[in-house]
Amino acid sequence: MASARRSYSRASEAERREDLILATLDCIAEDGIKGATVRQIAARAGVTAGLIRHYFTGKDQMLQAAYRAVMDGMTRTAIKAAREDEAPRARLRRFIIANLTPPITDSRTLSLWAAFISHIQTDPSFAAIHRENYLAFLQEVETLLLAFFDERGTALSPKQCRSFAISLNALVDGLWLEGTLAADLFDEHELADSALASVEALLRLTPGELALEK
Amino acid sequence: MASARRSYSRASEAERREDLILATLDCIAEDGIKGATVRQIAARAGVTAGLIRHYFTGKDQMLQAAYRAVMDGMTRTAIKAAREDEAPRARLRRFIIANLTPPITDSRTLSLWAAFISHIQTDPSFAAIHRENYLAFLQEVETLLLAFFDERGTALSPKQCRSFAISLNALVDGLWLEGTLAADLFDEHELADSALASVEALLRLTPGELALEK
DNA sequence: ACGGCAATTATTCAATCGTATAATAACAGC
DNA sequence: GCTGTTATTATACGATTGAATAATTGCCGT
Repeated sequence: MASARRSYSRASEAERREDLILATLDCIAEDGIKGATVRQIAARAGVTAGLIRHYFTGKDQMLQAAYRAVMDGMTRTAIKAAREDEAPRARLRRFIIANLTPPITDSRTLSLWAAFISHIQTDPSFAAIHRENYLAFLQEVETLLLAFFDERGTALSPKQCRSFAISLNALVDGLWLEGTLAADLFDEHELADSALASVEALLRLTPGELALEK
Repeated sequence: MASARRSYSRASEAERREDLILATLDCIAEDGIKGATVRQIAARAGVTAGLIRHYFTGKDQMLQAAYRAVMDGMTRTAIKAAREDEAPRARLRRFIIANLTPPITDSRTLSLWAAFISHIQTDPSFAAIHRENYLAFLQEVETLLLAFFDERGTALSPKQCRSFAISLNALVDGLWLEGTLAADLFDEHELADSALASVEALLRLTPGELALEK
């Protein structure tokens, strides 16, 4: 009896790791964290379960890599949207809008974010990843704010800049969370428009100063 | 061989259900959702595992009851803080402060909230519970805002009231989330003070109009 | 073309999960 | 005090989990 084994093809380490992480995210998005079993992930990636432990120390480490991938993707999408413009005002506006329109306001993205958020409390590794991304996001907001107020000719102390950044970040996060959780309650552009108006108020700008085209 | 069984005492249905729910929350707060197994919960409640299915259809239904208990607790704590005062301005202020001080800004509360949030995407029952609480919270904010602007003598259209409520809620939620996740980054009263100043800006009030004692 | 390294598969294992069922002990009503 | 009801325990079951080990197959260097 000759045993019939699956035929397979070898892949580079980077390629396999990415495949496995992508499969992990697919599983989580579909069934939540409970759907992310080594077997289901492997099946989705087109490999067998044992291979996971060849590329990762264990399932936990792979989940951490997946979390990192999700947060990096979100942060980078928003930052890239801001960087595409030259004028500080437009950059700030685009940054806010990007955080409240797809692909960031997206059911799948929220599912992934939500699945990982609870691990922050339990696992220090996840806490570190969160902290890292939160501070990076805050730093980006501060940079955008400094440039904007500089262009506007308004003085902005570092302390107030940081305070603004924290509030702005909280507002955007909150709108993103509730807006995506209850997507059916909001129109297409309602979230982004609401955010722009709110940020104008938050920064004590004149109405329309940020949102309206000049 | 006479079998020696545990001695036990009977309890009323309401009592047992509450014990089981409290035990569930303890388990979740300690080990996350993965620590909430029927055996661990039963052990913590001082009963055996089988009893859970005598009071609940299954583990899922008990988790839903536990989620409802957490959200009710949070909402009620905030609302009660607001209702203790008579003056609309003080009520609004107290409501905001209550949402950004213990026991709402509390590591345990956040753990519980986070553990459940991911279920909203997967399980419609959890989505319904979330929706219910979100709308109740929003309604409370609108009521507080209407009273406040009425006292102030400022006109406030229903549309703008709702818009304010959504933004205010998002801001408070975001500050609560990040502030509790990274509690070590913020001072004792920094969060609440920051929220009050931000809400003043959000509502286009004069600085100190909400926060300062008269 | 071929030998050897290691990427991948196949299989097994012990642990733990939620649930179902039957035995039993506590308590209420009489 | 006895009896019936049922809350509670005890035990068992099948499924599933993450991990460990051994077998094998693809592929690169020569």
